[in-house]
Amino acid sequence: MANKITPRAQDYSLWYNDLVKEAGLAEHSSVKGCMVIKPYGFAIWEKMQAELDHRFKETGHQNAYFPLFIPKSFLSKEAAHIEGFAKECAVVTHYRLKSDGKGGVIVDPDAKLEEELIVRPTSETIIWNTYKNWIQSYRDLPLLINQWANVVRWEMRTRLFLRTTEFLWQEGHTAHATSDEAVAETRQMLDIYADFAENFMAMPVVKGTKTANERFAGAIDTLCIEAMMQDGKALQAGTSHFLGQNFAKAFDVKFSDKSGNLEYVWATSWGVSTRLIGALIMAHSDDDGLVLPPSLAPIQVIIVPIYKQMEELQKISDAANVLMKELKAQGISVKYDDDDTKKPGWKFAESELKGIPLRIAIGPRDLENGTAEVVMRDTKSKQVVSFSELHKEVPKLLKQIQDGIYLKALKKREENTYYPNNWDEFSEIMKGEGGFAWAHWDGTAETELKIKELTKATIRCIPFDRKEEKGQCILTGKPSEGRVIFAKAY
RNA sequence: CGGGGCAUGGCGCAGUCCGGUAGCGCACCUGGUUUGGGACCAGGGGGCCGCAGGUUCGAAUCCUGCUGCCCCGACCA
Repeated sequence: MANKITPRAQDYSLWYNDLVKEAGLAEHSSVKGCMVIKPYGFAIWEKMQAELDHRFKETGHQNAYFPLFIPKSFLSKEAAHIEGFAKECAVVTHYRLKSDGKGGVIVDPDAKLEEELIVRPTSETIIWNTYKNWIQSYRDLPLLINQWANVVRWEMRTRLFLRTTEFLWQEGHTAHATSDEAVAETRQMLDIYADFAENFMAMPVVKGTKTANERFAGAIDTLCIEAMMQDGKALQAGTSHFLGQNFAKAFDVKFSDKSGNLEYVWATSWGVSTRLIGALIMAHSDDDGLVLPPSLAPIQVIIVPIYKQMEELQKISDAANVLMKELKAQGISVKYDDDDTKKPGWKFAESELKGIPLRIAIGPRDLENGTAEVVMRDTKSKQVVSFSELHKEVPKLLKQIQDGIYLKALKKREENTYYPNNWDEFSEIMKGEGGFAWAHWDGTAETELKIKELTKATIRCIPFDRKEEKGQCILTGKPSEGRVIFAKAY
């Protein structure tokens, strides 16, 4: 089999790039740092969107859309926020081009904007500027809005899906009458992300709180879900922020409570991005191609006919059509690949590359025996199933794959999770394959930065479910109340 | 912002050192044989060699300048 994909063991990072390209998920555009998301990759994103959007609506959120451009002055209203984003903003300074007289165009110096516009790196400022007009009374609260949008962050170093200059995401922005309610919203949305990651992406995650160093610019508290990739590195898969009254104060958003007192509102924001596609790839895929969870696979089942004469193909097609009808009736997406210009072997390899969970081959032997060959993408296991059982067997096998890849990822994470008690143990872990190191930390930003400098590992989160446990910081030996998760991260 | 690499048919590359009719694989088109793990034969179409100058009888190749993208590091979701 001609493999176009670099094996993981040889070069993990090259494997990832090859996979994204060869599976047809995305490619580099001619714009530096920006990608073209191709139809197959976008189909996965659409499935993610559909599921998340459904969950947002179920919890009372509505979609809206805010401008791509943000007046420069808005960004500077919240001090921590501008501090965090200033270094990576694209700025629009002019609104017109003109001919350079040599067949090209130049920026027209006479068309300078009075106030420069920032291409949104996130939308808190424009949204809170708007919320000021939407919120007067406690009756206007809570305000629960989400938007699906693109944002731009001018990163120095980019990678397809994981970090691109422009990316797609959703950002929720909510306003509440009380702190407690906003805190509960922050946690609710994180739980939705975690549930989505585990049950749809089949990717186990740890829920926790970010340290001050890793916190969102302008937040009081940042919650996150962290997943472990196959190379042992951590990837932040979603964040949910409790913003306190920071943006309400910056944009003067007040409401009158029941007793007529004017109060600042309490805010949250939360988001996941196309980065999730990168996470999905690195969580499950192998050297032959993508491995997709059935719940996110654009095509869940592919049927490949094997035939010599056209009459044979006709008989197989008749059988395949019956099966397709039965599967589609159960909401299963199925493709019948009767393209005569490709051989079965080519189709097999291609379906593996694309991560199609189940492949059903029907040939002359099967017609005779009333069977089909069913192959599971994750384990490559083959079995012969009687034709009359297929419509019952397929959903079972899809479920089995969904559960199987989750458990495999969980096992991988457990095997690469350590509990070092001193610096030697800790640094040894970070020198090797990596993984999650649950370790004691003295709680200071200085220590965290020092550890990062020494090992490149950062604190991914302070996990919600950690035990109360007295210990000593692995670097300074100072007292600690519980372990935090260190890892090298994407 | 440093370090490296690349730019030649749709894609991947050779050719550049040593200047002399632009080539290979894949893909594509036509016909035939094939089809249970990336088929084969025959024929065919397609290229401002990244851009701009220069040297030369002659430049993909030598010289000068520019541009773009990718990879590796420091910042970040």
